[in-house]
Amino acid sequence: MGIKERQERDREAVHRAILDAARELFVSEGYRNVSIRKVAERIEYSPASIYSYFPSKDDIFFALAEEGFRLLHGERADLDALAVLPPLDRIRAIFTGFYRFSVNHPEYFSLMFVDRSVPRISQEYERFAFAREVKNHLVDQMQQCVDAGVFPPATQPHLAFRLVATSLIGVAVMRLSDRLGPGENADDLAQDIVETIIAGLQAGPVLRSHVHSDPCLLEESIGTHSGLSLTSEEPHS
Amino acid sequence: MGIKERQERDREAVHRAILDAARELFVSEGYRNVSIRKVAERIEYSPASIYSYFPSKDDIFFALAEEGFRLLHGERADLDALAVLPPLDRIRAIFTGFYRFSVNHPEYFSLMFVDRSVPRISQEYERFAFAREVKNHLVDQMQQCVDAGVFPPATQPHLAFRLVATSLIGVAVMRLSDRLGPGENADDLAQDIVETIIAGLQAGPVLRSHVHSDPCLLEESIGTHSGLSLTSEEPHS
DNA sequence: TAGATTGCTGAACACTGTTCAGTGCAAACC
DNA sequence: GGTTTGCACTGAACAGTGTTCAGCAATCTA
Repeated sequence: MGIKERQERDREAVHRAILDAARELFVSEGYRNVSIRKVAERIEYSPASIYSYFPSKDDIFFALAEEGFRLLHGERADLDALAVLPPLDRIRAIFTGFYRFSVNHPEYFSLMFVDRSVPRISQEYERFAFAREVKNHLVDQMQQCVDAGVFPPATQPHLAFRLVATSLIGVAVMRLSDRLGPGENADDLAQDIVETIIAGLQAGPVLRSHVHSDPCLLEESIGTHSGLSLTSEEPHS
Repeated sequence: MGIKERQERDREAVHRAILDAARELFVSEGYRNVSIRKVAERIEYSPASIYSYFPSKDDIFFALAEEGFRLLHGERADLDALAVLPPLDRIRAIFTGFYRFSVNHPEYFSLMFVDRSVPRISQEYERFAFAREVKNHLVDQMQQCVDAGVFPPATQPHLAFRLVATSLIGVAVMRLSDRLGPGENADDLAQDIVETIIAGLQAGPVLRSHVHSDPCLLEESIGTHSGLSLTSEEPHS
């Protein structure tokens, strides 16, 4: 019964070839400039054949987003070697790694954290196991800072993580969209934001957010988002 | 000699009609879903006629970006009534206004601060008079906080502005791209980030950035950006 | 070997931004 | 008033996009 297996292997090979081609084109030419036709041409298949492997272009990019989280996860793993550092320096190192990821892999970063061109992202986002893993690891580090007395006991580790991560995403967006002025350096800005928020957390201001450590447990909760209806940005009419 | 004037008025009317149609479609259907053909259809002209008013689709959106800054400027003007507040509360109010702008005008916000689909944005950005005006006003407010002793004397007002603004852009991006978990509320997060950074600035950590108050004066400066070459994202080949 | 299955293709559909030859109308000139 | 000029505007086209589908050819099953 090796035939089915070989067929499956063949399909898997093409599946991978599509992803590899899409990734290479995506990184070198930029997300939106990659067309199904270009991917098909690179793997020497017809454009239509792609659609027997992925239901839509979106799904190719979902698969690539998962690769992105795997990559971020891998680069984060290098930082585990820094376990000897004091908790606060670990935080610094990890978030520096997160920011550097946005520098080294701008297209992955854009896809994972910024892009709105894939409408289903909000539904699918929490399904990325690696995304949760990366996040939980960072939240753990925050908790260790609280335990070590670096941050006040009332500090919510998940919120502390969210504050720094969100701000760094802001820096990355400003850098990637080239909105910073000529006198501004994104790398320094990233570091300054981390330092300022760390100092702010240590000062322990009164904060409004009440976030559970694992929001996945709250999947049933409703009404947490503001009621504003955003345009859903369908790929085309 | 009223003929030339009337002709000019007619052209100006069509010019405005294009912008109005583009803006309405843009706000209701989302930036990328607005096509030249849709704009043309709405103003009951042929698609080609648009090109005698704007060199490209990009330029329509540049004009809209300027409108966005005008809008932000206008909403900020309402806050001038809050001049009686203490400096720190003014900062809070103004940045809350900035964040709310991202909520109330997500498409304008996206265009002005996030979108990468208009490649020339980095060149044209500082040409927006309103952008500079809004920024300078906020930097002034920061300076007043320093003068009032709310922030340490060493605080760089432009950097303080940049820290908060960038972080809020991060929140807005997370919200607009629907990346926040079910237990997270963007409005609270925005407020918490402002409070945390204010607390951090008051603690006065050692920061790396050395930013001049008006980076426009440094337009000749080179090498301030990291050398990484980003894909330029041409609209099409 | 006959039939079913399946992977892939060519062609098409409905879009997109943009260009250009040509048309028709209004202004300018005689 | 008649003619010519200028120009706003159009229809059609080009080259590109994501996606669909009938059909072909090769392979597997019986």
